[in-house]
Amino acid sequence: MARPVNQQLHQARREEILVAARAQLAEEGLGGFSLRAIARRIELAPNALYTYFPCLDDLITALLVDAFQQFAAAIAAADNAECPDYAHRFGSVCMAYRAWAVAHPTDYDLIFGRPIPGYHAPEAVTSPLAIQALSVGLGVLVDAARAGWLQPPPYYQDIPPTVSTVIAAQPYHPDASPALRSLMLSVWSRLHGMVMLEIHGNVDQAVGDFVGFYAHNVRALLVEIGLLPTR
Amino acid sequence: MARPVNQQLHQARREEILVAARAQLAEEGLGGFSLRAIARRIELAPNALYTYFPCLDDLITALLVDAFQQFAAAIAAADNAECPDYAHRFGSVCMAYRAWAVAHPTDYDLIFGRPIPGYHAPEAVTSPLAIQALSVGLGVLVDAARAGWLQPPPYYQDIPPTVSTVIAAQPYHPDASPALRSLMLSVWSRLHGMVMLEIHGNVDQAVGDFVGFYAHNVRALLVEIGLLPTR
DNA sequence: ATGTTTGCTGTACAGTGTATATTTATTTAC
DNA sequence: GTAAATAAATATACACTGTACAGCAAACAT
Repeated sequence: MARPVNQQLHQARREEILVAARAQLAEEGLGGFSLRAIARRIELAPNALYTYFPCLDDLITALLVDAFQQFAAAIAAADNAECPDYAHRFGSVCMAYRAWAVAHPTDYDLIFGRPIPGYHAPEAVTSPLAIQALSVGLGVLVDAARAGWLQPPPYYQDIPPTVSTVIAAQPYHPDASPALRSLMLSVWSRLHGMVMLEIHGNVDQAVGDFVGFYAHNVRALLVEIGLLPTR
Repeated sequence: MARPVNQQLHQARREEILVAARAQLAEEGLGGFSLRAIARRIELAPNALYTYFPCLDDLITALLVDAFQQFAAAIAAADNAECPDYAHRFGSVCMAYRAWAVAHPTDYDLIFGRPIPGYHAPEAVTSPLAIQALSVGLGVLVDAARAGWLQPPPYYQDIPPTVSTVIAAQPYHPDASPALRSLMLSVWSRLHGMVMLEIHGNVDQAVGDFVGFYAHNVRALLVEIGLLPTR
C-alpha cells in the first residue's frame, strides 16, 4: 500500500539516540540528562525522538536494559566454570560485581536504585535480568555444594518458612535449594550494601582503600558461608 | 537603623515550609516534589520561599538533616544501654535500623542515596550525622567487647593496613579499636544492602517476608561477629 | 515622622516533557 | 510515470519547572 518502516535504518537511528543518551549521561550525569539535550546532541528536533521512543521513560528503560545486560555479562565473564577452587571462583565473581558497579556508578544506580524522580523501571523487564545476573553466583554455589566444598553453618538453614516458601517458588535455577537461594540473596545484599555506600560517597572519608575493604569483607563472607576454612 | 528579622516568626514560617515540603514528599513522592508545589500547599507565592531558603537545594538539605536526625534518634531510642544481653541489644538496634528505613523509604534514600538528579548533600552536613547514627551501634560493640561478650573471628582482624590507617584516623569514638570500627562498617553495609534492596523493590517477588529475611540475616550476623554462639 | 529593611508579590526567562498539526520525503500500487 | 499513503522530521503550543529581578506594603529603629 505505502511506505513501510525501514527496520534497518530505524534500528540504526534508535541506536544513535541511545549512544547520544549514554554519552550525555557519562558527560553531564543525571543532572543534565534530558530528552532535549539528547536531541541537541544529534542535531534533531526534540520531538523526532518520539518516533523511536513513546516517551522519555521508555528511553530510560532502554538504557537500563542495556546497562543491565552489560552488568550481567561482566559478571558472567568473571566466572571461570573450569576453576576447581570454588572460593576463588566465587570471590572473582564478587570482585567483578564491585568492579563493574564502580566503573559505571550511574548505570548501577539506574539498575538498582531510583535515581530519577517519577521513574521506576517496570519489574517485568528488570526481573529476568536480575535473575540472569544472580544466577551466575548461584551457579557457583550450586557447583560448590555439589562438590562438597560448601558447608554453610547450621544457622543458615534456619530460614523462616515465610521466606523459604516464596524463595522455593521462584522459577529460576531449579537445581538450587531454597537454602542456597536464600544464601545467594544474603550475599547479594552484602555486596550491594558495600557498593552502594561506595558509589554514593557515604563512606568517602571513613574508608581509605575501597578495594581493600571490599576484598576484606568478601573474604569474611567466603569464610562465613563455608567456602573458606576459618583459618 | 531599621526593621530587624523577627527570629521567632521567621523560624515558624521556615518550619511551616518544611512541614509542607515533608507532606508533599509523603503524599506525592519525589516525582511531584517541587518548590512551586510546596508554595501552592501553603498558599504562598513561589518566590516567597526564597526568603527562607537561598535555593531549592538548601531546602532539600534542611529536609535531609531533619530526616537524618530522626533516623539517628530512632536508632538511639532502640538501644537499651542497661541491657546485659549484648546480642539482644545489638539486634534491637539493627532491627530499628530497618524499621525506620522501611517506614521512611524516601527519607532513607535522601540520606544515603542520590534520588534527586543534580543534588548531592554536602558532606560537611551529612558526615557528623552519619557518625552520630553509627556511634550507637559502635557503642554497643565497644561495651560488648569490654564485657568480653564479643569475640570476632580472627579473619576480622586481617584488615588491610590501607584501610585500618584511615579508620584509625577518624575523629569519633576514640575508645573503639580500628578492628571494631571496621566491623561496624561491615555490619552497616550489610544492613544497608538489605534495606536498599527492599525499599527499591529489587527483591519484591524473591522475598516474601522482609522482616523474616532481615531478622534471619541479623541473627547470622550476630553469630558471625561473635556476639552469639554458633549454636 | 523618616528612612530602611523584611516579607512578600508579580513578572519574566530559560529550561523541561509532550500533545498536536504540519511539512517533507520515500515507497508502493496502479 | 503518476498518485496515494505513510514514515520521519519539524514547528508550534501548553503546562510545568527553578530562579533572577523589580516593586510594594508593613514594621521597626532612629
